[in-house]
Amino acid sequence: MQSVPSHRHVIAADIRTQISTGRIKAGERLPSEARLASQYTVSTAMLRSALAVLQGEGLIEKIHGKGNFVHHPRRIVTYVGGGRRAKPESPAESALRISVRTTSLPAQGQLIGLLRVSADSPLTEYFCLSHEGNSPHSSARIYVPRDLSPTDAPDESSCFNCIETQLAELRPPLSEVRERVTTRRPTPEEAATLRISSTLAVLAITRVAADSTGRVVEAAFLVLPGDRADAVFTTHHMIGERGGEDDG
Amino acid sequence: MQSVPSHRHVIAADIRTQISTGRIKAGERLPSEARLASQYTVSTAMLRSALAVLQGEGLIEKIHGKGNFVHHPRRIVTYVGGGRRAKPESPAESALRISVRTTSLPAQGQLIGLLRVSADSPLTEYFCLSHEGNSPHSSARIYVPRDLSPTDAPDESSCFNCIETQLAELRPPLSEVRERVTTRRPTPEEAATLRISSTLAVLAITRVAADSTGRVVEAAFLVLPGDRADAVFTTHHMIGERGGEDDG
DNA sequence: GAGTGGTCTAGACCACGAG
DNA sequence: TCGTGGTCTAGACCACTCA
Repeated sequence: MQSVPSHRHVIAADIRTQISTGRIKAGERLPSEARLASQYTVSTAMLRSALAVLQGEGLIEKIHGKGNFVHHPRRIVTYVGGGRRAKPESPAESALRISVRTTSLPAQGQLIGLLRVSADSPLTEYFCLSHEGNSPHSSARIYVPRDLSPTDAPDESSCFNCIETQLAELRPPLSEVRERVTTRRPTPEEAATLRISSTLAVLAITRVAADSTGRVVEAAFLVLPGDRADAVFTTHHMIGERGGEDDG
Repeated sequence: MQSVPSHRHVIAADIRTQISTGRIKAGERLPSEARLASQYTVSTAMLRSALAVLQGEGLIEKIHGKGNFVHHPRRIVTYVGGGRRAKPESPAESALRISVRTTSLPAQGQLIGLLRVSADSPLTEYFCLSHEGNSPHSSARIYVPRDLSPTDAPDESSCFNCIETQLAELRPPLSEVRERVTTRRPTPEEAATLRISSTLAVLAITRVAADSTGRVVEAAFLVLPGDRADAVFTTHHMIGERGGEDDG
């Protein structure tokens, strides 16, 4: 158990404090690594490993050739499970800009099992990418059997956790939404798409929704960066729903 | 991105292949770092950073003074949300040995808000640690108002996701179970307790359960290592429940 | 004490970004 | 071209495990 508190964690803690106390502000560039290394009288390698700790926490962003930057205070966006819409009251939610790319493809691999369709049956893929300001926030790949997919482009404002909402308007209500949550490192593509460090873990949610006939109407793969997203699942509706949540 | 495929990832991929193809078997020790470094003709520092990649994936376990060991094929244990019991049919579940430590403490910090009790009101903490064979698997800290906590020791076999199950026997059924899922790095204590790398992300679940009167009867903090656990949340019971899940 | 991993140094050289 | 971060080396020294 870490009987040696290792220099890098001391340095990381110091920089972390400087960030949280506002001595280094959001968006600002840190001194160069060489400079910081001499300040702390360590080698650049050690200083870099200290920064790697902060990077894994999503506190800083490293940009090759430019410098290390303090991330803007990550607004925690909460994904609401169970096929329910996040309340629009959430200001963070409304600040998300979502782009959708629609493609067609035949069912392959795990999609066959998840959607319970036969191989090569036609599917529609919606690749949703949400942005918070300039920077990408999270991504989702949603697969729907072709005959169920709306002919017109999906409503962008309600793409993220709500393809099933759209479908609900057309079909009988969903009887089951099953969501499997895992955590892992992002793939190189995901890290590039979401512009996150490959050392920052993501929440990966696999969602399968079925209607009352048991037919699977949607399979979705969501990727949420661990530093700026969480997920909430609630069973049994509450009688008097509350607003503020104080889980600090 | 990643125009330079960096040597360490090549080495990591090579060792990963050797593990997955069985050339190095589970539980076995890898050659020493110095030996591997000379095999790949890299410095020990680079070789160590390659191993760090595998460590972050939960593939290997580093033991100071002994060596690097291939993890036993991690049995994925699924946490079932919504206050529902995991089906006992699951072989992995039955292989879990759970120890419980009970302590009393006054309500403090976020517990006050989560449990909706006044400060310093008496609580009972159940610290549950599940083991799979010799090694710890996951941990849970469960807090229950003193007047609701069973006087006798909790049923060890049903500790993990089911303090509420015990309570359900005594009280009206739960009206709401709310679970917030996040991912983060383990704290040093958690890393030590669960014997995982501090670079391996964990799933952290905060669970709050209320009974039909709206009273919060339980707050729980679960920590599941990301390489050997996932969580499933299902809404609306299915008519014909299925057993096998093929999501590979 | 021999062998292991853990920390750390003081560099070299390469790749990227901006002027 | 210059300053930045990214990769990597060839060591030294320390801490842990086990015989």
